[in-house]
Amino acid sequence: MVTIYDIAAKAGVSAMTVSRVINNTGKISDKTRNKVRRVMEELNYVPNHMARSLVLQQSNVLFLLITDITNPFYTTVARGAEDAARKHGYRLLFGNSDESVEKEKDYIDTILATRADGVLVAPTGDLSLPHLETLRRHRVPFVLLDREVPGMDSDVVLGDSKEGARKLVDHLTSCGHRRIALINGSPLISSARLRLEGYREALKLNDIPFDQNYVLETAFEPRSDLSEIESWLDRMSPPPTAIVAGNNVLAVEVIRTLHARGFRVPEQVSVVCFDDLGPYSEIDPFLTVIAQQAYQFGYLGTQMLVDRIQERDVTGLPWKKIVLPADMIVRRSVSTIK
Amino acid sequence: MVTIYDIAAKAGVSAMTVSRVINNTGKISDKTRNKVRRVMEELNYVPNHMARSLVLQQSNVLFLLITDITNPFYTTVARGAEDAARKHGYRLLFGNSDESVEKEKDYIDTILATRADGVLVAPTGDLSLPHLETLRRHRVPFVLLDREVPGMDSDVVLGDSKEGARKLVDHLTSCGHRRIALINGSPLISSARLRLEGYREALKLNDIPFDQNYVLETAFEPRSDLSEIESWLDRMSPPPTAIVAGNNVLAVEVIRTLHARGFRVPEQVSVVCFDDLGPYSEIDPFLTVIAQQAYQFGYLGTQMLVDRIQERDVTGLPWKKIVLPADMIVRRSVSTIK
DNA sequence: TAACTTGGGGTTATCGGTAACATTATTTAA
DNA sequence: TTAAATAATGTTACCGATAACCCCAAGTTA
Repeated sequence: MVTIYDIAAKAGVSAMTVSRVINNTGKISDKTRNKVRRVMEELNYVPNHMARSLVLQQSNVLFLLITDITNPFYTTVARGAEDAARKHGYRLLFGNSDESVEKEKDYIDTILATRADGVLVAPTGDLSLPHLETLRRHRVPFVLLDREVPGMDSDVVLGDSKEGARKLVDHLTSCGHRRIALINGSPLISSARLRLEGYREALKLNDIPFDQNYVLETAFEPRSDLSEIESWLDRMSPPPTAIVAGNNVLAVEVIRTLHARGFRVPEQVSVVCFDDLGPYSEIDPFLTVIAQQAYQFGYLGTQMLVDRIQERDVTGLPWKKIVLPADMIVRRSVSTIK
Repeated sequence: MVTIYDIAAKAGVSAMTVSRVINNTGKISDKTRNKVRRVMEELNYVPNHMARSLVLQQSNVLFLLITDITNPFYTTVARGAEDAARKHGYRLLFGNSDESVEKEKDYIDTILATRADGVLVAPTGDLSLPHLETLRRHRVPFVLLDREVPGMDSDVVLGDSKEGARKLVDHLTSCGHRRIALINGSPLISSARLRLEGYREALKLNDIPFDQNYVLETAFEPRSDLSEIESWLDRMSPPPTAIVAGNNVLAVEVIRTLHARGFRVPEQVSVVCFDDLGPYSEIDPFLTVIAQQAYQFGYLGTQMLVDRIQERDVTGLPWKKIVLPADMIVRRSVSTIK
């Protein structure tokens, strides 16, 4: 690879002069500048970011760690983060923890080792605490996305999960539903907890008793084996007339399971969920959802992160918490009963 | 940040000894090794990959550049690449060119500057040639995904676009369709060209004359303005009874447009396309598609790339080309006519 | 005219690691 | 018993870039 020394030699100047030309610092005569530029072109010089970062002690790289790269919610978050990072002159790299605490740990190590200037993390859940503590200990600024982690104060961008759950349940009751089930993510995930809370509160406000059998707490990510969902569906009696899903993945899997057992949605069972299905929901606008502002999660989160990085020394800045509203999109997956 | 020198000082050894412990090289007494390990734990040492890469002249990083991170085809490619990279001990970083030649150029520069060991590129199209030449000139091994670029020989993983298009058209004709339109990506993209070719060949085999008005060549990526598609639909007379879409994004946009104008799919117009819609297609298995093996694109491509990297010096290895089969999934988006 | 700026550079040290080559005990083989 | 081998560690140079400091000539100023 061509280095500034090669350029310097060929242009008959010192490496420092080449560095000055590249970074537009110091005083350089036009003649020298042009000569150096010409040689750089000629030799196809490409700067070495690693060498640069090593001495500057900063990489101009932000890292976005998401939990499911095949989930349109997170890819849209990524688009937002990417745009914001670009706007502020940072490069953005992605990682995908696949909802696995172990892969998350690997990525945290990688992030530290590559000396990213900051990190956007959608944590896998409460068990991410040690990973976040590691980041904090190494003074790497980070912003949490979508999920909080008890025991760790930080900047965070959340959706209004509780309110969203309430809206979904209210919508269902307003359509006459009383037997409303909930399939949710792990209780180790803050947003899942809030969705359960919102669900319970809304039931209470509608004078519907809470029934633990109507709640399944499982994993947010795609699974190959649907038997857990099947046996849950069998267990509920009388069967629910409507199901609230804690995210889009669960909604899809519930609907698949229902279809496999011959139930029709929404004629026999209504289904609603958090998070839209991406552009493809428009092919046949079917699912009634709480459409979280995924792009804004990424965009605003990155903005907060950049602020935090650039004011690094200003200690004692209070942590910021952005809660994005939960907007419901009513489509066809809910039937009116009675 | 803690460095090996800090460790060395505290453990009372030289930096080199610490380096040996970290890399498990050379001979070290158990006593020293344990002492060093303990100090490393105590100080929360994290190696600096940049410093390491700088001296080793390799980064153990692969880069995957895709053109649309919100397209489930590419995110599934990413999952495959990720798994393969991890298996071979490489870290994988992603970039998203958004089908923009300019962003692609930026990413190529970033990739060179970060000294990735190899690159997987889904090129934006034929105009990517100079970018690929840049990579080649700098001797960065790369593998093309999904699209070839005329003028650049390299390893490549493709889908069988021509055969896929033929299958789609044959399926339509077997359902009685004769007026079959095609909405396709830019002719500057090799896979789009092959899909057009396959479409024309299949028409000919079925004794259907080719009509240029039935073909719209536009962009593969999502758009905000549907007017181009609208005016194309209006232009065709008599209107087609079926439309082949060059990818999933176009299929969705065509269907949206049709819906907006009051056409029903498939009752009035049948639609088929390349690439599945991700897990969400299963919510309501609707679109008949050529489901390309996206995961394999990523997995096999990464494998080829790693081979190429590790046999770097073995010159003259012929370029490899993998063509993955095009399997059709018949669902409900095609009606039988006459 | 001596003293001071200023423009346009060059030198040296450093970032955090590792390869290659010492170095010093301790064994082992002859 | 002594040279040769081996184990365990240290020294030095270098990867590619930049900050901090130094240098010198030409132009200004008092």
